[in-house]
Amino acid sequence: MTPEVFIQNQAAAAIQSLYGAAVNPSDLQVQVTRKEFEGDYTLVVFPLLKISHSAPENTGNAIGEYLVSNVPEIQGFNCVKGFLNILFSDIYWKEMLLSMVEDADYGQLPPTGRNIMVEFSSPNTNKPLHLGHIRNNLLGDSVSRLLKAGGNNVIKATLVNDRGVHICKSMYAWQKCFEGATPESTGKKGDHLVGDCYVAFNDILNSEVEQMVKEGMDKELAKKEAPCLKAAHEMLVKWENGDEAVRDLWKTMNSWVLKGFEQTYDALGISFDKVDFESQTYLLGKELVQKGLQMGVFTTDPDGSVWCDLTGDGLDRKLVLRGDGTSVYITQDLGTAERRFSQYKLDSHVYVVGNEQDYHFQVLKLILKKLGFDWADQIYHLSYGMVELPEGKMKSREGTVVDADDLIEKMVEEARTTSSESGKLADLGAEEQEKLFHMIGLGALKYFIIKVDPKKTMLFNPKESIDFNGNTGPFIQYTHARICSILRKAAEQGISFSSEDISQDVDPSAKEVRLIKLLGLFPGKISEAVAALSPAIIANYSYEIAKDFNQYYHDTQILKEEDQAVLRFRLCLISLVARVLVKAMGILGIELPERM
RNA sequence: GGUUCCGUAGCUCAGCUGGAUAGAGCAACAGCCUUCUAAGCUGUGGGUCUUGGGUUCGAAUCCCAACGGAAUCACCA
Repeated sequence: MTPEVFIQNQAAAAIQSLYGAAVNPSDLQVQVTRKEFEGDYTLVVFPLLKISHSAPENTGNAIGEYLVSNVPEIQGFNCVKGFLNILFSDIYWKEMLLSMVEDADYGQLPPTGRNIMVEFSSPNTNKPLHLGHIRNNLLGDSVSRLLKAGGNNVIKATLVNDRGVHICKSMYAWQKCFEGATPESTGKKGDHLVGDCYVAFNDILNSEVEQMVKEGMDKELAKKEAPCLKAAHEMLVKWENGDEAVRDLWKTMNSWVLKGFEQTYDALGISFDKVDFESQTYLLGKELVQKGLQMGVFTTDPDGSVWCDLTGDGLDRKLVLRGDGTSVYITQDLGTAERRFSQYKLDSHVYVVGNEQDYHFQVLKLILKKLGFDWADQIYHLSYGMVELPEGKMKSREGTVVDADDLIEKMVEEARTTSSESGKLADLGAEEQEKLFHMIGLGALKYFIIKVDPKKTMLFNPKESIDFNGNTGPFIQYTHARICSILRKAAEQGISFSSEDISQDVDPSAKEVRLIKLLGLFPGKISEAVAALSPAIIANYSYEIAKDFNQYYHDTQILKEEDQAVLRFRLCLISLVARVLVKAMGILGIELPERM
């Protein structure tokens, strides 16, 4: 039972006894007492004035006195205006700490039995990953870990968009300008090579358009009529008809890109349980169209195209099948959703997709609902904002796109420099050092991205590299390394400790009580974060703990304590801090080093 | 124009199921390495929580409106 609930119950009993009124314990407002007041938790008494018919202070004092004399765990109280600050006894805090220390899985919520699929990343195979994808990948990965910590069975899925005009454009440009070039021959990562092709295609397009305009054609028309565009479309048709040469090139180039992506995912520490390829799923959903027609949910236009009328729901008409019988984006999304829910017996499905598709998901859910699928309500679009640069959006045309691989390398390099300056790792082997630099560089990057509320547009300034000081990943990593160092030193001195040391005759100091209180909030933070699908909550909470610990560390000479019982109590406490940090950062996919 | 989202310190962000004097970090300034790690700690300055109404004991938080910014409203994905 959390302290809040404990107080709610006891206070409800007090009110019953004092005023003869029955109140629902969960209606009582209990919060952590603000730092500047004395007390652990605070009961807000304003709402109770109707019951007590007396002044706020009188009501608070009456309840406080009742609690102190009837509840052994409650040691004292004070009432400021309408705020009843309640003080728990040291025994209560020690028992709470003990229960946390003895729970080997502390921070893991009990199983819910729910199957949840999280789809994220879902890249196009015509260019390398950039900063926007990083936000998607990190959010998706940490939401998956978060849901797992929340007790759910999680399936991480991605749908690789390996088919369409975009890849044909890269293929066309490769034939025109890069014929014969391979990742091996150029020494380039496959996704970057194909990305170069895509850029080259746009160059070809621009010069063709320029030429056509010069010859007197309207610019807009030229943009549609350019020969290279037609060639790319021709390739797409050939692809759909199974033309062998086109299919072979397509396979080859996709394999280059996928291999490149694999490296980036590895660097980010991301993996998937299920990888779908659009080339294999793009025909799904057509039976659903038939079903919808039978149900009268869809209607056919004279040209044969099929539509879903959503005007009654305040939206527009939505096309679900073209006049020529081919499907559109939403058709296959309907189909894949249906297949996934039945195949994996999903209770819920989270899609991590940018907020530019808010409308799409609104429509998707609505159509599924109309088709009679109750699970449509269990689809969550985790919509995230764009990552912008100081001068605005990233534009490939202006070369302002922040490449994922470059950024990762830059972060690792930054960690290398900072670390070398401090010289603390000089005794480690080169390989071990590199591992640490990677851990720290990525810790900084991941924390930087994840600590921001997903739905907000966030800003990244490439000129000021991501910080390693303050509210950052490395700060938390550093805190952990410090704790490990203390525990190492203690072990060297032959000091051992166990959970029994908590029940010793040691009273925690005020700072220790604050730490215990903070650690005790962890499970609640996880539930909150699961409900909001926001790992940012865990990130900011972790920072609070790390900061609190650093302050505690600063004015407590932990190992200098003479009294062995006190010393071991402290070690118990800080090892729990380390465990909670590891678990919390594990939810974000950030590793914590033992030294740095 | 319709719909959705955002607006908090010079900058980047927390806080938002209503509660006490709105918090961190960065940047600026002043201190602290004879100590278990200074990637740290302590202090100073910095705010009309975009604006205006409403709800009530009480609003950054909830409701309405205005202003500013973003996204979207394709036989693209």
